[in-house]
Amino acid sequence: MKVLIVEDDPLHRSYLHESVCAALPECGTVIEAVSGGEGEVLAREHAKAHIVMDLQMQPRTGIEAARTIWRERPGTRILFWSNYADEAYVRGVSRIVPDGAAYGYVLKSASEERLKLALRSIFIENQCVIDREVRGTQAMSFGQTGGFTDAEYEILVDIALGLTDRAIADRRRMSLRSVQNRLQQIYDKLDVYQAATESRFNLRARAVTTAVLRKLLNYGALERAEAELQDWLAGLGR
Amino acid sequence: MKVLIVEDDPLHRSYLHESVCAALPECGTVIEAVSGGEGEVLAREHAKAHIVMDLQMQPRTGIEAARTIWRERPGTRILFWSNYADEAYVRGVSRIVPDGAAYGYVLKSASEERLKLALRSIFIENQCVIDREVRGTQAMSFGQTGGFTDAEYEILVDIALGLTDRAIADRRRMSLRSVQNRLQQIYDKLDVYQAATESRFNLRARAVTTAVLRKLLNYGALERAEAELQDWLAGLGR
DNA sequence: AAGTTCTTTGCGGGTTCCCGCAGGTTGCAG
DNA sequence: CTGCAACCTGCGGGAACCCGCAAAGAACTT
Repeated sequence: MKVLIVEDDPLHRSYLHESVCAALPECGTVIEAVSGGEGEVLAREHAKAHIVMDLQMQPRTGIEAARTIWRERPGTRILFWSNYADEAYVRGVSRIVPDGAAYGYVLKSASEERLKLALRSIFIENQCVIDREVRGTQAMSFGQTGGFTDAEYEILVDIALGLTDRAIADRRRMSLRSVQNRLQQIYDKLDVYQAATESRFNLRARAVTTAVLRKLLNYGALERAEAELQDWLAGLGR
Repeated sequence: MKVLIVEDDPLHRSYLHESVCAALPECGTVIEAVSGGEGEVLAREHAKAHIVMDLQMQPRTGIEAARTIWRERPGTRILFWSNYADEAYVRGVSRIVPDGAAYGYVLKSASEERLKLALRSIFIENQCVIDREVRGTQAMSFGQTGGFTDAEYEILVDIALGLTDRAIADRRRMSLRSVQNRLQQIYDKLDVYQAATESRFNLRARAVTTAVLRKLLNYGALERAEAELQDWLAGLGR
């Protein structure tokens, strides 16, 4: 068995290396990559390797790396190892995981014991392992309580990118008024009306910050969305 | 000599501990705090300790901790040890450093050698040490090239918070038109006009994302600004 | 003191946003 | 078929935004 570690922080990398060796004595080789890009290359070379992946890396994030890896080889087992359980990350991951693929999501704050258990569960038993806190935000996002539909989330990202209602309507193939309806739902769910009584707030801008503060959006999500937006804009010119 | 380490990641904490002991043999005691809040308490107890501080911590960030520590004891020497050189962080730090205080800013990606050197320079020689890359973003922000005035930055934060032009004018004690002038400068410096030819972008929202993508703003900065905003709002009600 | 430059403020207009209202779908249960 | 509910859509208006124009003030030079 081979394991590929993708992690930019050297301390965490060597910690992972040790944990993998300890948890999986049957593991012959451990390979290390220090960035998302290098991780993709090494994953291509070592086609049978299981992967442990950090999420926040510069410049190529773990989500992007995982997407291209899964595109080439959907069965790959990946354990994500991240600092945070932000909804933006969780959404980002569950958006790209192929049907039936085994993956895991463990927080860096978890005990070494839990990490080892997750390693064995995924790489040997081939079953999904999601940390409790991550499950929490996952449930939050699919449940009713302030949960966002995918459609709503899409629009939320669009206004975060700074698109006008008109542009969103064009992009998402809907009428102007429908976009605005969605916006009202979003404003509602984000509780933007509460302090807006004195008209101190610009609802649109306020919604974005509220989303950021609630960790629905973060830098990585914005970066990805911006890239997609640029693609779309380029496609329009043609 | 006493050194207080404030860092939430256990791996980085023990790495720091070792580095401090190695770089400063004259250091008798090393104390550890695992959060910003605990750091403040321990700094109060050990009044003569020098401090090594991580910036991004939850829930109380290093910047907040440093501010209260410096408020109580402005001469304290603090070495900030951070993952990133985002302008938002650099601005945050230089905003709170008291006149004449010795401090440092070293990236976690720096070599152990550089870290040790910084430790000795600050805690023994009492001189400031700022990493090269950090200096870079510092120069960027004070120089001409897309550099932001403090006044402009203030307004940028205000629109990021979702305030109305009117509300910003009230808060910053200026006329409506002046706020809008500032906004135009901001739009200009952020190059928001480039793709806005087709009126696809809402300048206000676009400016905020651009700022985030350029790392002028980040989660921590927004969080701090939001807290200040709530204070202001509360003060208004009275 | 007169001139130059920079900032601040007011006015007016065109545009976008925010949203209530009302009519048009689609789908599903009785 | 008839309700009912949930969605999408167009219209209209008030508010907020974006910004060109021009006058008034502040700071600094010569």
